Amino acid sequence: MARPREFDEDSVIEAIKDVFWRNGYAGTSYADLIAASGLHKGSLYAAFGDKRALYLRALQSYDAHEVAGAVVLLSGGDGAQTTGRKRIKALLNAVIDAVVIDNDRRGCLLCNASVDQAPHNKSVEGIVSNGLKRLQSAFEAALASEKKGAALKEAASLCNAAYFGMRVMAKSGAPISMMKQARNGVLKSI
Amino acid sequence: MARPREFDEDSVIEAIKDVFWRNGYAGTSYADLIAASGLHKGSLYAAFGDKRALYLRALQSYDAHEVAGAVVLLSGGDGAQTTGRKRIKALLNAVIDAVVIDNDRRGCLLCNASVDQAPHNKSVEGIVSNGLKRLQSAFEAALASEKKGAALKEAASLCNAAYFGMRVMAKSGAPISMMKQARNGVLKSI
DNA sequence: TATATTATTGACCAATTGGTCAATATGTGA
DNA sequence: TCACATATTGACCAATTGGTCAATAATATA
Repeated sequence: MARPREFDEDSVIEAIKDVFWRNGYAGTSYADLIAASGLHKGSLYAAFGDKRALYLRALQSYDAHEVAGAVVLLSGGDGAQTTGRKRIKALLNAVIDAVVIDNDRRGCLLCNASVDQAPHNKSVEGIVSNGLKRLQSAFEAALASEKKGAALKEAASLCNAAYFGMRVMAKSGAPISMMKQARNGVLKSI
Repeated sequence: MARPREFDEDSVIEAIKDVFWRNGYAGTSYADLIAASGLHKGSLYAAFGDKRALYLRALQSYDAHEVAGAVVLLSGGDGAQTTGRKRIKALLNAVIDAVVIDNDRRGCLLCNASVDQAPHNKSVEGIVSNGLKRLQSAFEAALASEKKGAALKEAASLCNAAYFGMRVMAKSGAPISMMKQARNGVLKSI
């Protein structure tokens, strides 16, 4: 017994996530969010709250889709019969392909948020460090058949750091050759 | 035959660099820069120009001091008689120590600028990708006695990516153990 | 069909933004 | 000492910022 929403909540969050992904928190104005969502200011506020709340929603969406997707890819949860090494290779190739094929230099929103907002906001830090830990576990899962104990953890953290570093390279305008070398370096070291 | 400056240009740029380092470009207001520099608005403008120009100056200063320092450390230009491996270890330890000892979560300004401004500003992209290349060369110099050709480039790019990744971890609130594992992973792989 | 309940709209707000500028101060060289 | 060139100061500006709210619209149920 009330007027129904005229928009789909998830698609609005998708559109808003994209803006924060490109421009960061402070680099995005409420006017940008209005333009991207197609909603009016009051509706956006009524539905989601203030800018910070929207940012958190966007980050949670990234966590639930993109990060979770990477975790599935790495840990073999998609049922594909491949080795952990090949799954890591696939993830790093996807990072390179985003730049080469799609000309997508947004990088990784988790990584962007680490740099941008994690030091200033506890909620962001929480989401980001949780995502980092899940990626870490996923790299460990991918490597578990080849390494154990400290060596496993070290290899997984190396992958994790290199993954983040490559995401930064993507945004920095680094040559593709450097990213490919980094990928090859990772694959040779594990 | 004119009134002399009452401030030291370099120390003003240092103070301003610190603000951008912590808060990023869009996260810093001119009021923040005024507070940090101790100058009045008009003086800041007369001496350095607009916000973008100040950001570029800060980034150049970071490049000339911090990046150049890391390059010297890595390539052994300080004359210290150590192996390349130990120099890489020293750099990665410094990244960890900044967090552990100084509680410094500013990360690397080059890395922050990659995420924050490189995709939006050609000058920033130029400085950042140049810095990245110099770090790459310095890692190569550190590893040159152990590896050659493609293997050398791959190991250096891996170090470079892991270095950036650890800088992101530092900002993200990742546990120190993860950063230490990443460092150990790098040192075992080279 | 009447009503309760929620959604939409966009005008409105105070505060802050980056940026300008004219008045004033100050040191240096002639 | 005095004029010139530059530095300092802070008032001022238009535009934008994030955010509020009252008026209006649209539905589901009774």
